[in-house]
Amino acid sequence: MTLPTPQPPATDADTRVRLLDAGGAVFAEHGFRAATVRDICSRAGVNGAAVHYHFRDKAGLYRAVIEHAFHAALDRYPPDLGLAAGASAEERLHAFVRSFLLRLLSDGVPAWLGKIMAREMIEPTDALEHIIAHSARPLFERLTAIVRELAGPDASVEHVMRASQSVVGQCLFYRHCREMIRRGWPESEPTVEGLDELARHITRFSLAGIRATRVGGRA
Amino acid sequence: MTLPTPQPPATDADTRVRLLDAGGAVFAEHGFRAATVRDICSRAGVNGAAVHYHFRDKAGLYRAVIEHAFHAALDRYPPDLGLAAGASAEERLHAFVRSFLLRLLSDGVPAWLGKIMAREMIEPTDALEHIIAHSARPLFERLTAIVRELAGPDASVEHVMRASQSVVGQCLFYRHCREMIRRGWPESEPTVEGLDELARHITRFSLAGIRATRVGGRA
DNA sequence: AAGCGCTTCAAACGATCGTTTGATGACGCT
DNA sequence: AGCGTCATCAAACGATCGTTTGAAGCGCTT
Repeated sequence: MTLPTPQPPATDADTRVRLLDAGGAVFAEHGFRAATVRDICSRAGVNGAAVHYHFRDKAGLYRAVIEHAFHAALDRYPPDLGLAAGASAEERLHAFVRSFLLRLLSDGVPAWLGKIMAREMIEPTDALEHIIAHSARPLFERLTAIVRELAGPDASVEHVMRASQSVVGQCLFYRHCREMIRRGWPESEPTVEGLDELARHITRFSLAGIRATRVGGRA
Repeated sequence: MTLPTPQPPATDADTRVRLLDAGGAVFAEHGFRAATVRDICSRAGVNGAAVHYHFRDKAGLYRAVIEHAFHAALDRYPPDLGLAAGASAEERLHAFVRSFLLRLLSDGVPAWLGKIMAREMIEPTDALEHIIAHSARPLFERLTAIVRELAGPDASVEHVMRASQSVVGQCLFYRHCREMIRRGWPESEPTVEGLDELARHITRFSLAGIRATRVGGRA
């Protein structure tokens, strides 16, 4: 599967967390099905039977990895994104977009969740229900509240819904199509330094779109 | 893998096209790796060795399926979407969005391409290079030409690029997140009847966003 | 009818994967 | 010291998959 990993030094770190770390990397890279227990255990430097012992089976490890990555992402980029108390709706939209992009595109542990969620959306497992209830739905409702305030009291729930989905779609594009952008349009792949510029674009683009739906607009 | 398909009647249809049809459905449903040759051949009602005989191996069948679906999609929704000759940029944007959504969300043969491309973007195979060169790049350049006209001569290439990506992202959202929408927000899953309304929303939203970037706007 | 490609077939091979087994220490308690 | 529990280990089991094999069926030309 993966190249012969030089067997990380068998430190005295707990086998459980070693499996969670290695599992997150391998599941994010290959997906649930293509990932092999042997590869994960090899990277973790533990015996193949450890998965059965600690997590019952491969699916149990997968669920635990998602829980692990989920909490790690929330610890790193908490829902209250260091936003001022009385921030305007525009500022809150920008903070939402920026933190969303950070969770989606940054390296490290949270990137596991972004990759795994992208896979879950195309090839769902039982874990998707949990992801929706504990991650996607609260986040999306936070966004719809902002959009509703920007769209004004006359906006229908359908318009608020579609506008919010437009915001999410613009952000997810850079995660879901990352490999295609890298191959076909490498000059426009967002870097860590260019992430703020990208967040500003999406915020500005979306603000205009949201306000256009407020009065009905043409087209 | 899949339920015991009642072995389609062994008509005298060519084994090749039977394999292409069954392969398209199975690859789109399970992905390249998870799809099994036995499943495909069972659905096609042909012998397991037919894949080796007609397409050399599983990867050869996969490439042929993509070619097949690609041509089928272009036949059904050709690049010139029945648009009037002197159509305005706004009308051309609407036609682009609508035909894009049709290719992404409609049932039938073209749906294979949408699902397979969604998988390719997350877990690329060698076929992705071909998809980019023959499908994604020409389509995207058609879009950037429209956006450039709408954004005006003062818009930078970066603005045109990002705005075009915003349009594509809004459309792809409903393909990539279809399973999540179906589970978490079933009331907003676009139907065939609601597709025109969705296309109008994305067009109106994007027109405002494109024009907002024309003068710089605030963030 | 005989011979010859082209295509299809059942059956098996070799490899890989998830999982299980039974033994082996490591450590704490009586 | 003796015992039991927890954790780990190498090795193998059973299942599945992609691929291969060699023969048989079919249509066509001569």
